[in-house]
Amino acid sequence: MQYKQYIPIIKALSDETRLKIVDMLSCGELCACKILEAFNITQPTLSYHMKILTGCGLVVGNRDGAWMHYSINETKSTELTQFLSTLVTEKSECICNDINLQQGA
Amino acid sequence: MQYKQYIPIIKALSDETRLKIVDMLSCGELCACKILEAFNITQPTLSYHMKILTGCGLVVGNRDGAWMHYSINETKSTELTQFLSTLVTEKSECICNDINLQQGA
DNA sequence: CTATGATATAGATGGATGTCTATGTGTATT
DNA sequence: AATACACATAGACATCCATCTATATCATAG
Repeated sequence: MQYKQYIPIIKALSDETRLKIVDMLSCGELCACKILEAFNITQPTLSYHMKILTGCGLVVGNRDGAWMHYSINETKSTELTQFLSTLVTEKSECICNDINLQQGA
Repeated sequence: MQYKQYIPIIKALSDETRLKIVDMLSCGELCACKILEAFNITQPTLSYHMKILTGCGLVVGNRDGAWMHYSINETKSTELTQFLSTLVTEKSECICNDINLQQGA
């Protein structure tokens, strides 16, 4: 199992602005201008955040004329939550089974 | 609902080393020295990472004489995965219901 | 009580991150 | 085609982050 592939998504969600954007998008598709209204940031800053969210695959952008419509990539988001659940859940074998782990000091 | 309280946990998981540590701990309690063996980092660097993981509440440290035993805080980890699932799942109302979101441009 | 081993803290440092202003690109309206 | 609007890119900048070396703290063994 690969950790690295999830790092960019987790990193994307580790910023409060982007976490809020993802929540907003979970209510349905939104254009950039609508998202921008909800924050006290400049338009280029939002563009930067959207690039990170789409770059990791968690969010998809669709151009509609002059507007960009953003929505959540359900496949990716499900993949992430399942990965984290598995990772964090008590289990007998680590995902990183290449590392030798003997209990105790 | 508060976003801010989850940011430190998500940020803690956004680093590859720490993500691996959490996975290792999901197999059971480990002492710092055992965790250290699995990485090519110095002891102070591991100490720094453990401080971040315990600081956000995701990991608990228990001193046993000279050794520190670390384990996952199941309550926190469950809280996180549930938060993320809810956040990311398609829904009619955002968690951030203080923001007015009308569909369309 | 001294020496050794396990972990934490302090300080330094290079690189990443989030923000801004200024400007470019592309679409739609008139 | 000229203007206005939506969004992206470039460059600058302050701050944060992960890492190191050096040193401190604390517990255990002789």
